[in-house]
Amino acid sequence: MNLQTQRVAFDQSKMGTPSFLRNASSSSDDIVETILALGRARVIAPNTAIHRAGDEFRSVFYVRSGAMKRTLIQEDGREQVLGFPLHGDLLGMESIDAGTHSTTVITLDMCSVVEIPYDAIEALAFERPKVARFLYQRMSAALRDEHGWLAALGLLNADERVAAFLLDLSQRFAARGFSPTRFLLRMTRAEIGSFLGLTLETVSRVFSRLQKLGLVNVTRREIELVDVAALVALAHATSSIH
Amino acid sequence: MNLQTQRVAFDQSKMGTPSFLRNASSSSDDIVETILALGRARVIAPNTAIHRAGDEFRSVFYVRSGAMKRTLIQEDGREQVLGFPLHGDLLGMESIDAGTHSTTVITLDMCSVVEIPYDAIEALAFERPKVARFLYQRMSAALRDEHGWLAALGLLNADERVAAFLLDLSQRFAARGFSPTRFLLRMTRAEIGSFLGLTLETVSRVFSRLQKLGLVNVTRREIELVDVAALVALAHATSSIH
DNA sequence: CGCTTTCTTGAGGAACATCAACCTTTGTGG
DNA sequence: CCACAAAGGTTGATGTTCCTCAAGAAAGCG
Repeated sequence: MNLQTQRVAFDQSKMGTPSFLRNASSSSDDIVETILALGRARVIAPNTAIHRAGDEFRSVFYVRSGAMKRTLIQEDGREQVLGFPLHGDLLGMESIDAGTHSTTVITLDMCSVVEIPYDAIEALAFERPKVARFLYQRMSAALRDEHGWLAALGLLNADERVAAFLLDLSQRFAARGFSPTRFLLRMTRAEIGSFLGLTLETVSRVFSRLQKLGLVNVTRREIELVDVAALVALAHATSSIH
Repeated sequence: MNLQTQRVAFDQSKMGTPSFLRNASSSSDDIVETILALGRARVIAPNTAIHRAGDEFRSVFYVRSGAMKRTLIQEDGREQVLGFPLHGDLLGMESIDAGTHSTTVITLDMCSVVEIPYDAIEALAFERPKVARFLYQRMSAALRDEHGWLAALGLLNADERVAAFLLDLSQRFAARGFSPTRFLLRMTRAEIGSFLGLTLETVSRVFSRLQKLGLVNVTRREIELVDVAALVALAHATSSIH
């Protein structure tokens, strides 16, 4: 396979209707549409803040398309990446009762985002049980996600963390109708490392190691998962540590 | 100070009305009472599961008193501690849309817990905006908490993590009307280590180190924070790592 | 086309895990 | 009441993983 076809393959054009809209429980796409009617889509350039820690909390944001990083920025400027929201995700829910946003979300590529005034979405939730339930479900799922990553940081070594990271991206792309085995990493090694509690050098070395083992093919941001079963085994490994 | 007075001091008798009830925003104690009316208190022995991963999700649980650990248990039996709920906390919110509980919560001492059918609390939330808002706030705060610990695991070394852990407990005890500087650790070194991504030996060594530095006094489960300012400096330290 | 950013790879060192021994406390049954 | 076992905790010696520092290559960008 030459570079040209790779380029095309990595275009990530949709493979039919995104399953996260098709299969969503209790027709949550209707609810999403209802909620989105409360705001207006905005296109945002790469490397731009959607909201910053300290900003007054007035809205949540629905990601229509694109990829971003959610971060916590310390006083001294160090940044901790907390996750990589993709399209279909809802941003800002961790700050509902805080008055100000507690995290900073930065776009990694060109994004389309709908800003939804929180007052409006709350008022709608008071009227429509389905909207309220939608919010509960989203926040509940977000909590489960965080639990999963806390466990990963506690139980897994470097190789296993990277495997888990790749599989998580793979599943999320699949749920959105993209290829689960070939995709672009929109984030740098440093950002992956921050998220996984590793240094960028370690991430780079793990990628090389996984490639030598025939589990993946990595060329800069382009990645192909070659042996998903082996990656799963790695990520769920009874690690030597602990 | 002899052992006898220590024993008394560590009794953790309340210092007036718990501030988490007094100062709660928008009189959330009313709301708590309303919600608690949906269930009945139950006393649970130490080392007992309140709910287990895989259990059908039917209820959330309000902790009336006691301490517990929230864990994720892997197929191979390894346990990852995700947190230590105390009285006033609400359990099970991460499983609302999952059908089954995703975590296992085990009591660390004698606990009093109110089981609240989720259907009932949801129905009440549909009727009363304040209840719905209470749930949003609790889940939002829980998400922020998890973010904080994710950042701690990513940015802090062993000493700093333990300092952050002690300060977190201190603040939570203070918010509940207990002494912020003298309290009992209801969990083992192994459980602390699991939570912080360290081994029990490392936790033990860090306690010894902090004691030598005059920041704390530790005797088995009894702990006194001697130099809170220094602990804060440690926990917020510009760690050498990363 | 120079400049910056990102990535890769190597060499060496530090932090923490592992393995092991021992101590203390608590609980149990004779 | 004591003997014993089990669980939890401390400390030391050693090992391994991953971090740090460094250099160079490749890609992106004005």
